[in-house]
Amino acid sequence: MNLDNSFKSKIYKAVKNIPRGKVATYEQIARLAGSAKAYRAVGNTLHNNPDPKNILCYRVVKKDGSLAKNFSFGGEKEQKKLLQREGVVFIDNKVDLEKHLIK
DNA sequence: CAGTTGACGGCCC
DNA sequence: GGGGCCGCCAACT
Repeated sequence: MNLDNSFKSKIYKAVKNIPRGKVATYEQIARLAGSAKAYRAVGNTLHNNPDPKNILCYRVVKKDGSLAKNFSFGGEKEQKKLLQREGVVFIDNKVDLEKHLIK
């Protein structure tokens, strides 16, 4: 469970808090984790991703809606396919933030 | 303990 | 429009 009170746990929990068919930016995750400017740590920590099967890190995108360059799942194309499978619309290899980005 | 890194973001050239 | 530099924070070595 959430015995570890580190930022990591907050980040993971925030990511898991993202509803299906929605995406969040690193800024959003960082904010949920406690600091909006901690997006750096979010990216670094999520790359450390200890449990990708439980942590839907592929729902986390950049502020432009574009995906990260190296994902634990296999790559941007894989992440893109997973998101599309959940109903997320992609435009020019980017997520339609207007429809799927969490407010 | 100090230095480096890193799935980023924003501003400058 | 594209590329590069700086800045923020936490984790890793």
